[in-house]
Amino acid sequence: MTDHHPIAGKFTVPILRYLQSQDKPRSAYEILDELRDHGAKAPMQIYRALAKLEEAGLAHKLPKSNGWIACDGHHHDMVEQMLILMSCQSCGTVEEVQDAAIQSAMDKLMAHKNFELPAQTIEVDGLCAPCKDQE
Amino acid sequence: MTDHHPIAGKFTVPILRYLQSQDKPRSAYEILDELRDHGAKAPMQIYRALAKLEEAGLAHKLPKSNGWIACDGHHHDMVEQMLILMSCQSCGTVEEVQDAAIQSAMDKLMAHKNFELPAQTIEVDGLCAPCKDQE
DNA sequence: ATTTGTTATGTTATCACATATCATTTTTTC
DNA sequence: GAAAAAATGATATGTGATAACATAACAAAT
Repeated sequence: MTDHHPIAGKFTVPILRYLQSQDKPRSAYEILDELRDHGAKAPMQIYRALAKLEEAGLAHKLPKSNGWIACDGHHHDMVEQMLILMSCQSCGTVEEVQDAAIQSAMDKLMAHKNFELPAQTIEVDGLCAPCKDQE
Repeated sequence: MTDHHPIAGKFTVPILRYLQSQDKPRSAYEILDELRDHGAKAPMQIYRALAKLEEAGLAHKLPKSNGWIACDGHHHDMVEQMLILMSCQSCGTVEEVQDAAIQSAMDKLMAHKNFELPAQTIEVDGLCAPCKDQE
């Protein structure tokens, strides 16, 4: 029986589906608990699958807070650029953004410092618009 | 006996001195080992002291990599601004920078998104000038 | 068909980072 | 100097991540 899943690995697709169903980042151990009925038993199985998803650009790890989200799909054409994850400290939602002005300023600074900077994912923590407005 | 140390706490000054003597970030547990002869025995003692140092602007935690550095002292007058920690993946050194153009672009983006962003410390990982040049 | 190489997966154990909790001591305040 | 508050000491535990090794699955070569 042929299998036409877009990405290899026993747990990758279930994990991606789970992350897509969530409105907040989930930790590897939360994912593990969720995937018990798919046969997952150990953290390594989850971390390996997450690494594949990240490499494929289908999921992002929040660099500070150890959570994982499904990629929202708006940035696949700009993978070389810095990705900013705006994380709301109140409701937990994360918005992905890229910004030409920030990118340009960052490029200039790194050139000036002679610092070689590969594509980064950075996380900033604040208050999203709805949470900010209801205060 | 009066004590005129600039910051309270039994371990704060020894930790600060230790961090200042290092050319790379150190973890809380490395600091703990270093401070055994000052009487430190448990992680909490170190974490409490580090929190005080960070609040006083004398040390920074690298948000991704769990390390701590002494503040280089060039930024005390710009505490409201985003602090960028340029971490070298090869030699481990960390440079602190702030940049008006990046700040301005970030402020604009956050205003546009109606996202309230307190002062951030962000870490970027790449290759510092010496390491880049010797390759 | 059997061997060999390679990749993916399973599993245990352990390391590393961080904090909750409570006891004890010190300091402050009245 | 006694009561209240804050800081510190100490134990235990929660949480995140990976090393190390074993096994399975599969393809290529003999």
